[in-house]
Amino acid sequence: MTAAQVAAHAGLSVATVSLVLNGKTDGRVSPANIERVRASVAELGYVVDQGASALARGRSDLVVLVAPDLSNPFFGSVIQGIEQELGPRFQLVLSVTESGVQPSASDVRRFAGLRPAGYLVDAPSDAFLDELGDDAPLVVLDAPELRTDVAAVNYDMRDAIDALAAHLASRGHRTLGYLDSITDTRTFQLRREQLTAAAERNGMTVSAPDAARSIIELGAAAAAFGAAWPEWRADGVTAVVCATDTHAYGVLEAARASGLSVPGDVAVTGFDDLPYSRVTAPPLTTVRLPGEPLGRAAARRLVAQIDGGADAGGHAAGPTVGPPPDLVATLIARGSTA
Amino acid sequence: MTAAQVAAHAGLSVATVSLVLNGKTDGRVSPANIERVRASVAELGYVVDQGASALARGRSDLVVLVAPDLSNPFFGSVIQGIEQELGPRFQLVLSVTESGVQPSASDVRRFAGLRPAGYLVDAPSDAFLDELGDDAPLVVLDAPELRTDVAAVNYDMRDAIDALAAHLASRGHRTLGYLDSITDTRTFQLRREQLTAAAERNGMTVSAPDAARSIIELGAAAAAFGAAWPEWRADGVTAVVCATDTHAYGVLEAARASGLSVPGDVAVTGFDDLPYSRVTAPPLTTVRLPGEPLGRAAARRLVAQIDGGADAGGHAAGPTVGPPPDLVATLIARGSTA
DNA sequence: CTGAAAGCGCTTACAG
DNA sequence: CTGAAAGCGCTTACAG
Repeated sequence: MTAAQVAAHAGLSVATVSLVLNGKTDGRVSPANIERVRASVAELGYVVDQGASALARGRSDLVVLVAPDLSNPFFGSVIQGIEQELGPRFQLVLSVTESGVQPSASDVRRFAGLRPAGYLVDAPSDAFLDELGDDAPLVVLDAPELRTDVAAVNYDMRDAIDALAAHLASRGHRTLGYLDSITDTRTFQLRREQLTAAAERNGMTVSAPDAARSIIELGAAAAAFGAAWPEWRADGVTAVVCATDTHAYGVLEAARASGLSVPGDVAVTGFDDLPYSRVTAPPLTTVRLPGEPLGRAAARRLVAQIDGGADAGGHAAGPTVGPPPDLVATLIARGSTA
Repeated sequence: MTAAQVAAHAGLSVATVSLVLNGKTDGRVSPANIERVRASVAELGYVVDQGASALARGRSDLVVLVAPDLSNPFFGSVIQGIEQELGPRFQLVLSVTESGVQPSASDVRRFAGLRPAGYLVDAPSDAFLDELGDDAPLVVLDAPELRTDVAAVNYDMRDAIDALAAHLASRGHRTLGYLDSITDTRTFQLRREQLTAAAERNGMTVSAPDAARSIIELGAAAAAFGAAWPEWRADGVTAVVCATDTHAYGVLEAARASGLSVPGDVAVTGFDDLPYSRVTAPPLTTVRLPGEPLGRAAARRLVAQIDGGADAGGHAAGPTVGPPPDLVATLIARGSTA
């Protein structure tokens, strides 16, 4: 089934069929013919060949999502938000890499061949963005303080982290451990830095901040905590702040395995507020990072960039268009710090 | 950057460039020219335009994954398995729908326009497969007892469900509740049917089997349990078997909210064995359904079908190629039924 | 072994 | 408002 067949069926030209299907009918196609094309399309069940369309236009309707770590269930809700906003016009192509590994240059190349309408990239490194180049519109997610020439949608975690530190201080904690992600991206650096600063403001210290890190996986986090705990305990650590909820789950598991009570022997907190954090033993105190709004905001910004050209996005954006406000993170206090 | 530019750079024709890039050089391109093309491709950073390639071949390298419920974190590992097996040759396109909703005919249409290399469809209905038609190679995941003309990768849950029933009977349970998924697909019907049958063999009954169901979401499951519990309790239910771990988490939350102790007042079990089930309060007894192997097996089978033509897959498969053995589910007993 | 050329199915100036 | 035609960048018989 091709546009030529539709045209023949409707008694019109392929040009007219194409104009109707692309909504470029204003002053170019008569109402009667618009209707005729629509009827033929419906009757024949015609669908535009995306490859041919992309070839002719120089752009496809594919949006590439580069996520370093789909195993982090946080992405489930981000993706839902993206799909909601993208709607039927664009198709999401997934680039998943190993846990926490940044995609390589050759990964990037493959996607360029798709002539994507745009890229959505979670927590990229500067190097990765350099490789991606100016190929297509781009919005980055959760990449705070990245180069200013790229549109970004971020979280404002400062108040929530302050609240977390105050919360822990009020519970009598004086020395904290920090279980970091192994991914070396700015969002994780910021979480640690802001926590460290907030801890100091609240009369607490963070013990050996670089000691413990793991990929975003429960078992790996449990092992990392197990390795760090002897030193932390010697240092007087009574609370462990984790870079993600998944890390915190690992700590919960390791703590139980070694007979530590939470929060009695050690308090535990995370970042994300995955749904599971309501049912862990004990329920997890965490900084909520709403995933779906992040996905929606990023997708909305990308579509604006695709439709509006350069000045709708971050690329050489004039002063007329400011960045969207960051999404506000909030502290959710539960039993793991009770 | 086009094949023509590569050809010019290498002093050869675009035909030769294409043959080299598609590995069709046997007896068609001299070793020296193969090398020359490779060098030019590398030097110029050339990537084949996928749209043009798909147009010329009539097929793209896109594999469409239709998953009714990406919010189920079970899919994270399935997707990882798929990506592992698909490798760099194919790109995964995501079709996500609302929780538990089957994709519509118009969703299907859109994908046909991509001229996909194949489809991977999780737990489809017969109606959906009819709409999909014979468009491209197809493998379905977790769709037991579906029409036999389609290649499927399934779980063998029978022994695990028997073990689950025996486990519950040995703990003294006599009446079970069943919290079902709202998705009306065969895999969920089977879970309930097999559990019901196994319960009877072990001297137990399942109370009001159709009473309780929800989408695969913690809060919805908690509400469904809350609604069903009064009747179940009156019926003497002491254990609730859930269609997924996520449903079980909802029961755990609802139970805590209403002051029920688990497993003291009510035992709870799930299906999936998500990593979180190790850290819930209490840890969850569940039937483990390994997601990554499911994704890998399905992708492997799809690639075989794409490469081998009709007789490598389920389409009109001769007796020479049997279906792969089902992936075996196993019972994981934990504290929620202790 | 090599290259000229047809053809894949669109989109978009362009002429009318 | 309408249609003929060029052109997008590949792949693949085909002739040599």
